Amino acid sequence: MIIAEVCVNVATNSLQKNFTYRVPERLKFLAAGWRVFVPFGAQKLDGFVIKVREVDDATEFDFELKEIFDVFDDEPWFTPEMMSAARWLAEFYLCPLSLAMGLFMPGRRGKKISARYEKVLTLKKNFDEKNFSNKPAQLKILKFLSEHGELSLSGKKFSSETIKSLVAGGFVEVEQRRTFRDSYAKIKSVPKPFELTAEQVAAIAAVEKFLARKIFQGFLLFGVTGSGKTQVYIELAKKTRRLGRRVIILVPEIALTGQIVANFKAYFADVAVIHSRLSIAERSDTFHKIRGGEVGIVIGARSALFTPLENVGLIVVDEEQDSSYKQDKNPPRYHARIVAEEFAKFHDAAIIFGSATPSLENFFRAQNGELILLKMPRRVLNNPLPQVERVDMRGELRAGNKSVLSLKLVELLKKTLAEKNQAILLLNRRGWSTVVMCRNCGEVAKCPDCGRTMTYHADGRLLCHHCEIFSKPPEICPKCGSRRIKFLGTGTEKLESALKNFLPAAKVLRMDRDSTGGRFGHKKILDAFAAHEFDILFGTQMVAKGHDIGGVTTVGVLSADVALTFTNFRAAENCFTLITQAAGRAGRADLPGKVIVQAYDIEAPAIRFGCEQDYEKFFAHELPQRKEVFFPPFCRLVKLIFMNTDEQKAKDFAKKIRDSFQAEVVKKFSARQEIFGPIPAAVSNLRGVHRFVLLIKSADLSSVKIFLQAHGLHKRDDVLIDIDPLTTD
DNA sequence: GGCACGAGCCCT
DNA sequence: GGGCTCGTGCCC
Repeated sequence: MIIAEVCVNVATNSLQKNFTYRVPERLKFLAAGWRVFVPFGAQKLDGFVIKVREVDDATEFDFELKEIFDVFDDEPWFTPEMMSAARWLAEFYLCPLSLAMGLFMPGRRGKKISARYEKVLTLKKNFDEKNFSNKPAQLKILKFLSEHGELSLSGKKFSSETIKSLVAGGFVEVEQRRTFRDSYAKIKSVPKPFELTAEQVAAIAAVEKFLARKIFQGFLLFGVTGSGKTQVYIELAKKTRRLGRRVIILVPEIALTGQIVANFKAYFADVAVIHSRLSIAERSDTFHKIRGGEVGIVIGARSALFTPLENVGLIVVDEEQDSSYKQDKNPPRYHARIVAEEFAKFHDAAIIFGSATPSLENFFRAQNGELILLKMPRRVLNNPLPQVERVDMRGELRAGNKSVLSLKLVELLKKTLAEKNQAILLLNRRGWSTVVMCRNCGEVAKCPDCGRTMTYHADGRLLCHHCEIFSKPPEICPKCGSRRIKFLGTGTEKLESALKNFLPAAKVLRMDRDSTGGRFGHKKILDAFAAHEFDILFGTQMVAKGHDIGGVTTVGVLSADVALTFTNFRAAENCFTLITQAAGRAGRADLPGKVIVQAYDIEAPAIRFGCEQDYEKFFAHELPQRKEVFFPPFCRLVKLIFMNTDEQKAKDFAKKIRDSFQAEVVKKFSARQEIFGPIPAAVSNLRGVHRFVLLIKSADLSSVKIFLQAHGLHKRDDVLIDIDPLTTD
């Protein structure tokens, strides 16, 4: 009798074990990696076969074996590599295996995808044109086939009779061939002429040595904006492919895939794209194509790590400091930077972290020699870095300018437009007003679900940017009944109206989450701007990320210190990065760039160093501070959130765990470890569930995980575990 | 997660 | 007794 161990796809932490089923005769081909449907209690669920084995009889089980219903796909979904990668993920992030394996699937559980096929004709024997003189349609097909070898019938209007007679005559054969949906198929490009800089050559040579030896090694490619990092990736991808190995290129956001895909398609024919905004069917098709070995280069957002790509020789994590690499909302709350490095180890591959503003963690590791540091401090063609000027907005206020735009910036924009150049403005807040407040009692409009501040939008909605819940702004204060409701703070929508006011002739284009609907929303906006259909592109941080637009000479960073107001140990780093990245958009071609950075506290180090675009100075300033307060890179963080409808119960359980941690870990292990809390979480009440945070800082992550497992916290659905969290509350 | 099952409660 | 809600344990 054949039995299978199945990991059932139930979304709970409490069930971290496999279930055993009998394999019916008709499914005896089953092996590890197949997705299957199984009976589970009164339910029918999907799951994955972990192991198949032969047993003599069923008596070794003290329960009644049930039979697997059916298979999910027509081929095994998981390769052995995917399964061991999932096992590592589940163990590292303390989540059930089913969730880790869920990362490697294109859609929600339980959803079956139908493959799409086309009919392809091939020529089977020679033909005599004379015999087809009165059969023009048949002759047309035969002629095409003798010239091209094969003919796809999809989208062609040949009658079925035509095809039938050709088949009957033995001239052609019809084959069903699987087709692949590919929304990037239209993107094509040709190589642009370039000459590698000495620094690019050196960086390529340094990585190449390790590629050839097929051993794991991490690199930090620290290159200023415009230093040509993408070309380095391309040259190394070429070398990797020549060695017969494959390549993964990660970018932080889906919006950035289009540009890098275009760059790669100039050199490679076997590029595939994976990210979460593709349809499930398209992702499913792409997986099939990858599994068939037809893909050499996978490009995408963080989910592009989880494909059946085999024999990987190079992984690139571009803009590695970007927080989008962290999956924050659902478990497993993984960081693609960490996972990519682990996968590179599995594959004996090289991994390159690329950035103009590296994460403190990775620059620290590069200094320690853990990563090999590759510096590219100059722009290609020796283009100069832009000049940056700071504007003190307190001074503007004193001078009577209440607008978001300083007089200096307005002047610069006017000059830019007069010279027929383009400008980018960054304001990292969506909507019209960022706060709706009662002037009488100070009550602020909060989301009824999560309690976070809601934003007023120009369409009249009061919107929660986290839950997407909306309502109408109150006319009278719900707390004190006053009618003095004020709309405060400036978002991108209000900026739009300010721009139209100050620069009525300018053609302006807004780019934020609200204006970039649809799969190619970003691309449409960037293409229109690149074609100079607009003078000013303005919006949230997405305007600052990695686009290469020639005509931009001017960049304005409005409210540069917004990032500094967050109580986050990374606030200074984020602020510095945002300014440097935004400034880097200016003057990339032979036009010198000008940047204005507006802030209330222009002396804050993050702003000062950001304006100097001097990462190393910022690093030298920030690192000792991190050491002083014992934060990464000097420790790892683990955030625990305790949830209960009963506030006291949530708090009490958190306290109990904190005390156990003190006794069992802090006092027993030599590595420095600290635990804080419980404090109410940033979202202290989510739909009636109270939430308390414990924050662990540890120089020895493994001892923390042993503790969490010993207390069974990973098996509870009322405790959320976040390893390397982005925020501490 | 979700479903069955049993306890507890209300109804007339 | 029937119908409803809610907490609990189990699912190969």
